[in-house]
Amino acid sequence: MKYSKQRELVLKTLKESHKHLTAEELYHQVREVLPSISLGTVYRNLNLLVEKGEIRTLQAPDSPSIRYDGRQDEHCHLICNSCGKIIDIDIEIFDPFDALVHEKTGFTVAEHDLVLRGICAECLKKRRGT
Amino acid sequence: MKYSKQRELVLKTLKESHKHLTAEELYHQVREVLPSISLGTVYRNLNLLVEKGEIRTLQAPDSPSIRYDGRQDEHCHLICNSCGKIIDIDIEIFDPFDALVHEKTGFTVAEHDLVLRGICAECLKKRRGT
DNA sequence: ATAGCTGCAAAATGTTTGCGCGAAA
DNA sequence: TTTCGCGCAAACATTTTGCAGCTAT
Repeated sequence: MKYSKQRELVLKTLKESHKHLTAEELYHQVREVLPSISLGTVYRNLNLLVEKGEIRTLQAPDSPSIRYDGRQDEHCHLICNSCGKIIDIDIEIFDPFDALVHEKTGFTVAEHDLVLRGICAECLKKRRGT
Repeated sequence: MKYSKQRELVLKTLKESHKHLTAEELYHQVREVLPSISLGTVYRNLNLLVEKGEIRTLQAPDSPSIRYDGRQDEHCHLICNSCGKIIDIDIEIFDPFDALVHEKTGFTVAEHDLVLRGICAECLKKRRGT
């Protein structure tokens, strides 16, 4: 793959944001640095980066667009039903889980995609205060 | 909500299929029974049924369309990376999980959306035979 | 009678792609 | 100089919506 400043910028911006941006959101961010970049280029590079395993995708329920995650390593997402915030969290206890699934179904698990929905600490506090 | 035979048919067809159909796929199935039904009506009713909690949605990775699941109760999905099959599975051990998440982050979990990817028993067998 | 649902077609949304030019190797 | 990525715009795929007529209550 050939170097391009557009791809470098897309990757850098996503990683440094520590958020779960849509292609459109990322497009607006990178345009502040490189105003000539096109939305098509953002999409093309995001797809390339996903294919190369440099970033991940996340399909948040109730969001029509795919969201992109700058973290390479497997992790879970907490989505607050109240404020919509998406929180990253590491889960290390999947092994007994996979063993159980294999025992029950013969299925060999390779990847986990876990999204938990509920109420984040801040929103719960606010709600209690009401 | 008013009764409609279109909605009843959409719900019945999805539940009896025991599959995870897209709106388009479901549209083709219901048209065999009610040829005059429109795709818009299928979408409208699926959205209504999701809102009422009668069915669920499932965003399978690598599928651009939303898939619909006739099961009302919370369950997990296994997706085979080899044949693409989607398998339903019940998981009863989420409680210690939720407790761990709460302890770590203060987040109160209400719903779980777990998709596991890997190789199903049949594909593994075939692969071993090769 | 009337509120709500339908079919139809158009619009809206999100993403991909073909093309000719310019930048990287 | 050749190859690949770019910007642009058009195409595409999926889902939603406005409207006028019909159906269940």
